[in-house]
Amino acid sequence: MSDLMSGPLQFSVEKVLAGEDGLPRARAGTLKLKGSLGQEHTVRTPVFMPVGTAGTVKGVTTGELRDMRAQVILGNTYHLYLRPGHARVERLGELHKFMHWQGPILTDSGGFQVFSLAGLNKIDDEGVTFQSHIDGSTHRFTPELSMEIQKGLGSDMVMAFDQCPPYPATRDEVRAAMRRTVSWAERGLRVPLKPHQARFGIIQGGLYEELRMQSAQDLTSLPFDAFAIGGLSIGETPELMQKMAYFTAPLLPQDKPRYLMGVGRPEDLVEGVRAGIDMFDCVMPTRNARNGQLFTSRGKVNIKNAKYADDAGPLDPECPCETCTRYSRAYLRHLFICGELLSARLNTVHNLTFYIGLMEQMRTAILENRFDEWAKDFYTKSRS
RNA sequence: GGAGAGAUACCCAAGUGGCCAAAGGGAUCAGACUGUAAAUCUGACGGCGUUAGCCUUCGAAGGUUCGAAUCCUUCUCUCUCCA
Repeated sequence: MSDLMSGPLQFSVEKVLAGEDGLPRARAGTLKLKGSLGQEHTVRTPVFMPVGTAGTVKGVTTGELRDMRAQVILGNTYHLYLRPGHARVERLGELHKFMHWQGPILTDSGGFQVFSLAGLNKIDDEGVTFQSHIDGSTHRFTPELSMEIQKGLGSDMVMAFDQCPPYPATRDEVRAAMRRTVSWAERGLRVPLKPHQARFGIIQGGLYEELRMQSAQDLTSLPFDAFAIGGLSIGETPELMQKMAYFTAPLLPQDKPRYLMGVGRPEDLVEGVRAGIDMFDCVMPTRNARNGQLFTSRGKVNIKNAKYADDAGPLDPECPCETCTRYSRAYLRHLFICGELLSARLNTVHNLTFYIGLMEQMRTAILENRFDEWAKDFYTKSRS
């Protein structure tokens, strides 16, 4: 059966639940990827994908990622192009071998850096000229080059090179970025990739519903393997973000994966799944871990708070991770306060374990047709 | 015994007549972080008050002055060098 895979990506929906609006919403699925070495990857959705910008999920090894059942990790075109260079990564056996990760890799296109490093960029229809944040040297990205870089990296899922307008932005600005994103998507599609590489189109349109509709219509008419919702969680309120994700998800094909880029907090993941999203990524669990903010089944814990100095209990009594089963809150606080490197590692292991566990719980709840009940329980416990 | 330097807030440390409740750093306390320029950033940090403001504070005591962390006198303590 797997031998019959024609394209690089196959997605099958195992279960869909109707939302309050009667539309098909929360769903559990299976995503199969061809894999670069002849091995097939299976990804169970909904899934959270840890971010590994520079070819590493900061603070943890790929062995630890495997142990916490991470299924997919991200890499970044912009960062890996600047350092160590995609050609070098390719020579060294592509990103999987380079970073010793056997599972699927999704690479972002560099489009987000066009937005987040805006002060260093000049955008035109052809592409983006930017200065390296590392040494100030000038470079130019086009949709074609972004594809070439991702091809060299050998990732399994390749993101279209998009333009993510800032927030707030006027309707005209967002419309222009949206149109450019479609044109860039078309150009990217003309660049051949490796046979195992699946392509994701990115919906833009900011917080304007008619632009989201237009963007979805334009992009879903193109031969992408999956679709992402971009341009959210860039400064708008979480409520607006959730609302727009809820609006946009049903505009995407039922039979292809939906990826909400850059999201988010645990509650954003719950609401994203409720909206019908299959894939998420976010720096929050890893970055916040390094900054001492930990996510638990009972809500957020700022481990540096003085109230944990004598707390001999586990960080999250419900969590099976190394951090929670072996160490006390008092010890974790001590490590953080001392700036010990182990603090970052243990905190990252926990936060990612929590995020991944959250997704697994949601998947099970969907398959067992009790997602709403589960979500209610999640919110109740988070506030305790 | 002689000569010199110094004592500033929890710690280190600027400040040498008014713009000083007193720079800066650390520590401490709290918050933020959403396709990673982030092991980062922000705020609080003598007391009371929401604000205006009031009170207490630059080793101690006294003095000069409209006004003193800052000038003078004495005292206490610390450090360095010489015997």
